[in-house]
Amino acid sequence: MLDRDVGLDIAARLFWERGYEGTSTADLTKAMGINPPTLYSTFGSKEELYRQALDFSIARENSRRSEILQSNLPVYEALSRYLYDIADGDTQPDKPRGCLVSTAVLQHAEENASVARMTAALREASMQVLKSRFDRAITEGELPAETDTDTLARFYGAIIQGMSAQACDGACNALLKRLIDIALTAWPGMRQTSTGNSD
Amino acid sequence: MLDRDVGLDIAARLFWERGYEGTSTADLTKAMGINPPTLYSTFGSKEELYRQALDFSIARENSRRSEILQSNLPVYEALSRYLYDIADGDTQPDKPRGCLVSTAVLQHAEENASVARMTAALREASMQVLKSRFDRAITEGELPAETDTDTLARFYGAIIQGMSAQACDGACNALLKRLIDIALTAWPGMRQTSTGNSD
DNA sequence: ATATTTTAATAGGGATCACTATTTTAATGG
DNA sequence: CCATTAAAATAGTGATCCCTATTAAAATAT
Repeated sequence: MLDRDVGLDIAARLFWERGYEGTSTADLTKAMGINPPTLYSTFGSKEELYRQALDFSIARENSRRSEILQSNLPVYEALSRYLYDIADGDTQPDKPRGCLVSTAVLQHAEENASVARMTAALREASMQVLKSRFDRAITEGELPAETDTDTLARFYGAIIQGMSAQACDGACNALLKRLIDIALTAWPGMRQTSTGNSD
Repeated sequence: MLDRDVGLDIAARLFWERGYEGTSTADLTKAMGINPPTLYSTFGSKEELYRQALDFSIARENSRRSEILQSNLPVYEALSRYLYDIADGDTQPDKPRGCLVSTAVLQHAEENASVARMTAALREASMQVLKSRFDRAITEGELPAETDTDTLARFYGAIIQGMSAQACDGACNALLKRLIDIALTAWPGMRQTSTGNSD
């Protein structure tokens, strides 16, 4: 039998490219070079394998991204680098496009509702991480105390999800970063409010 | 046999809720109250039915949304109302969550690549509509001539896709609109540029 | 070397996939 | 009323779905 982590890496990549519903257990066993019974004795089920593959992939990326976000950099700078890192992840040369989690299992068959709840929870958790960083920025005087950090986190979460969708559709790295640059102009206090019309 | 438009409406709703890969022809025939041969004689194939159902649904929404966007309102106001209308569409009480098109067929099995190309083309087209409206705003003096309207359109496209994803995950209408309000602060000339740090 | 346990491979189970050939029913025409 | 055409239903195509019972091979133990 193959190494467990190698198997999870192969599975994560297949799920990343084809989604949960678009990846069959036959695809998985073939790519791993194992027989079906080995998959089930090692990982339990397709859903359990998906769960483990997501955890495995997230754990690998989380250390770097968490370091970026929780560093001593000003929050605006940390957020910028965090988003840029995600844009890079969405457009790696020899990897599937987009993000494994951001746009996974949105529309789905009812039988896969529990899988959808899992990916939704992962997305919610990553937005809560953003919100926590923004809350810290308030205590450190980098953001006004009245800032709606929850909505602000969901706004950048939407950007992350939109980038993943557009990367799946073929968007290049530079485009995603231009898009981030616009999103960053929505940062509170970045600019002084005016009427909204330029004429 | 049932009315063709009624069938397309039923199909669109199923595809909306479950996605292309998550909806079976058995689901479709059962929901329409027809037999499999009727589905194939009327619509050709599952993929062709999907295509027709998307066209049907889009045509119905497009008249209203196009009217909002192409009205004589200031472009900022038109964009605001356009995005709010989409947020309403993402969170209708007795309809599936999110947008039928915005987050459809992103990750997919290779056998469904042509379906993914179709939905990607629809998303691209809707962003080009936004870009055209922004280009018009330049000619009418509402936006600086040097505005990168393409990226600006893709930025709001990302917001639309992010809203759809979050609506699928359960986000309420008010949250999506707060999110839009933040996205609108990124509108060019909305505020005067400053350093980026509030301290 | 034989017996026992562990591991891997084959083979297949029951269900569902998208899709059709065939039969049955219904409608139309003389 | 019967013949012919058109519509709808049944039934079933081979393929694939996720998952497992069973068999074959390999490793360990006596």
